[in-house]
Amino acid sequence: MPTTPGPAEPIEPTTPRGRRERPAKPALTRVGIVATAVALTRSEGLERVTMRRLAKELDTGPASLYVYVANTAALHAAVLDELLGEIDLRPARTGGDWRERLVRILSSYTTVLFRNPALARSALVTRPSGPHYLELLEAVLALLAEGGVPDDRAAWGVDALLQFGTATAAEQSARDAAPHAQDEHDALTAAVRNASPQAFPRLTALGTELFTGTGEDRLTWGFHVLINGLSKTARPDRTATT
Amino acid sequence: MPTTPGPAEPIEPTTPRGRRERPAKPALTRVGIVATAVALTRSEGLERVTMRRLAKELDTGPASLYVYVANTAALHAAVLDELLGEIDLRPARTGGDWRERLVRILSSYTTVLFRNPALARSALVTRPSGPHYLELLEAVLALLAEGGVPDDRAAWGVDALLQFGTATAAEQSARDAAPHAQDEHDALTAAVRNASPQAFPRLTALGTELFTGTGEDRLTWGFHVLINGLSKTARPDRTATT
DNA sequence: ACCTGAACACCGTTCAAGT
DNA sequence: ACCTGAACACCGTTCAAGT
Repeated sequence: MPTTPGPAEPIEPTTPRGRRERPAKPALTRVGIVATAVALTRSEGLERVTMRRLAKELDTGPASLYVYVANTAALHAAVLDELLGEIDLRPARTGGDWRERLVRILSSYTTVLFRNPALARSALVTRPSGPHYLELLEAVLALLAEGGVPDDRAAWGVDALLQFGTATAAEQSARDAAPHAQDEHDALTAAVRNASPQAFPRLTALGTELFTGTGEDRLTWGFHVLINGLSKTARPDRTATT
Repeated sequence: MPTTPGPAEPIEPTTPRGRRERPAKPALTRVGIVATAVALTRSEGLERVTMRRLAKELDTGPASLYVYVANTAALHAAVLDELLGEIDLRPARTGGDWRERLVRILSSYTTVLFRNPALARSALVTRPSGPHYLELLEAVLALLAEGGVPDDRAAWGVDALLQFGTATAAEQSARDAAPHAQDEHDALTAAVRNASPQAFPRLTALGTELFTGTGEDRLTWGFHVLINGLSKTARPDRTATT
């Protein structure tokens, strides 16, 4: 028993030099704050990454964080870009069908968002602009160019593709997070089942067909729909074309 | 002066029959609660439609609302379906190009969400299942059928189309609501402008082209991309086809 | 049986006052 | 100059206790 800790600091071991070993309270920096926020996101989800909770984690008051982070949205955006580093961008540089490789990258993006329920919702509202997001944009644009998609369509298309992934993740992940989400789904299926065939002929004809398929199949199919549509759909005249 | 109100009820006029005239505190019902929530949404936006704020509006405590509404998400879903009644579904029944008519309906849907910033975000997380949503589904499905889109693709496609509208509204509306949203956009444009052409050749080549176009043009174009893609993209084999 | 006051456990953000 | 305690103005949800 090297030290006899007093009641005030029960689990605070010291090095031989007497300095604190456990990084319980390092100097506050933006980098450190974001790193702690990322760790907290991984362990408890972005919902728990509030200014107050994060301040507690950093052993300070919430006001102190505002010296380094403008607000909660900015904090979440920083966490998002950090996690975007997990995307597998290798398909951008391998050989093979460009569509398949593009879908693989987009799926990787969506998977990252899937792992963090609230992250996708945050991504939809606050567009990221960090280095990892730029790399993602570049990779998608490179594959669209490889596929011969005209520049002006690619410029708008990259947004549509990423938005589809983000929205799907936001939607699906809500289903996991919220306890009533299953009920809501059942509410819609029930509503469709009980709908009158006279008033809703198409809806009742399709019935459960509307709800078939795994999230992954629907996601992949949606990406292909967008990619194929992109190749077929010119941008409106109104906007000047390069 | 028919009555001399005591200090407890200063502005409570009475009818000749002595009943309260101002509907300040009608009996609580689910319908009444939702109607008040809709009014509050129109006047102050969905952000302000909290259980506590709504209770105040209804002159009661928040706990009382839980007798009629399961939780805040359910309340917002009820408000959403009510507002979905504003969608102009007439193009479903007129003549003309089915694609244009479909886009018109989808745009009308998106416009409703645009008017209520937080509503779109709520729609993304909590799928509505009320009568107005069913009517929207039916209208979209009818037009897809008219266009010869196979049933199995229409079943998945209706979701993709509505999701695109919802996500676009959620994104755009956030730009209006949040004070820092413009900064974020600038942050991304600045990041693109400052990106190295060696590391980001495609991104820097496109540059500002990425951010051109009005929200409306991009929305309409996106709908057309999806519709065209729908006609070209078969569903995966794995899933049984009707 | 029906309703709700009061409490529990949180939030984001600001700013005056400290070091 | 830099940091932060304390306050302001809110949240959702529950449940014991009232009528």
